[in-house]
Amino acid sequence: MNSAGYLVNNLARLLVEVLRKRIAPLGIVPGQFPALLALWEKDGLTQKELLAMLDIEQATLANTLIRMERDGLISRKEHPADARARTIHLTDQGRSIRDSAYQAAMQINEEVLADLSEDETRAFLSYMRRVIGKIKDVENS
Amino acid sequence: MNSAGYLVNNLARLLVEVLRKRIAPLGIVPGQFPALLALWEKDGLTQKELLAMLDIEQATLANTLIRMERDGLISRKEHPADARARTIHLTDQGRSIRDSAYQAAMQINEEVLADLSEDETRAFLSYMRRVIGKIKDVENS
DNA sequence: TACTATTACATAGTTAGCTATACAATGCTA
DNA sequence: TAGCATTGTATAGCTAACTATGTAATAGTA
Repeated sequence: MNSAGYLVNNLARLLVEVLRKRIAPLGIVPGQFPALLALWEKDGLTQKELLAMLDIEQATLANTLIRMERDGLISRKEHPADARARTIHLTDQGRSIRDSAYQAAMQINEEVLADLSEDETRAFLSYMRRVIGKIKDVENS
Repeated sequence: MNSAGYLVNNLARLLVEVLRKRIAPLGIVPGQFPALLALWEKDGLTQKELLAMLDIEQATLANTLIRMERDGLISRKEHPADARARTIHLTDQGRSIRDSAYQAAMQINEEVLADLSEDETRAFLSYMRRVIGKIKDVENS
């Protein structure tokens, strides 16, 4: 029960649930966060372009976008040049929650890392990046 | 995209998928792992007793047990003293994969942590435990 | 002893991830 | 230019997590 895998999984679930509670008032859920971050950066992307900015599978994104549309966060327009594609646009609502959402996420980060010093936090993030990198090249071998 | 939350989530998903591939030949899936670990330790538990050993919700376990039964890993008997409860027993198959499953899990741990020194690994695990502890008491306040 | 509260487990419904596959539009090539 | 391959997105079906709620059995109490 103390393996890295177990701990990472446990930690991830706890963090998602904290995030879920904090952003519920904004009318969004954790799975929408990465897509929103990308769209706040650049609106009007196609699904493919958005996908390239995220670390999830195409089918996962397609379903997330359906829920975001249902929830009034985005709308989609036909692509001017390619009838297969649609461009994705934040609604007023999707745009309006930006600052509060950033706030909530940063707040959580701060709170949960409060017991680690700056150096420890830096090390922690760097270990995660290194392990992620390692897995990705273990997988492609 | 580099927040602790994002990294933890990403890492957890990557690890689960690695585990999924490695244990597929054994006829088990990642969600069954914690329950199996507990049952390999002690067979014949009730759902409630098993639940107490795991960090998931009761409903999640109930569904996992249904799939484990379906997959021939466990069987359930009526509890001798309490008709509401049932005792959970590994089948021969559930018992037989124990060593290979442990092996696979340890192997993955080793591989993905290979780029961290022993000290770094220790620190990494300890940071995760500290953050988990912090979240749990942030939540209860 | 008859209610009522509690307990053990199951079920419903949701999110969010995955793989595999379908489908229509586009692009390339003989 | 007709036909095939590729691409962009959607859908189906699965696991695994969550909360909320149902149900039957047990336990506690007036």
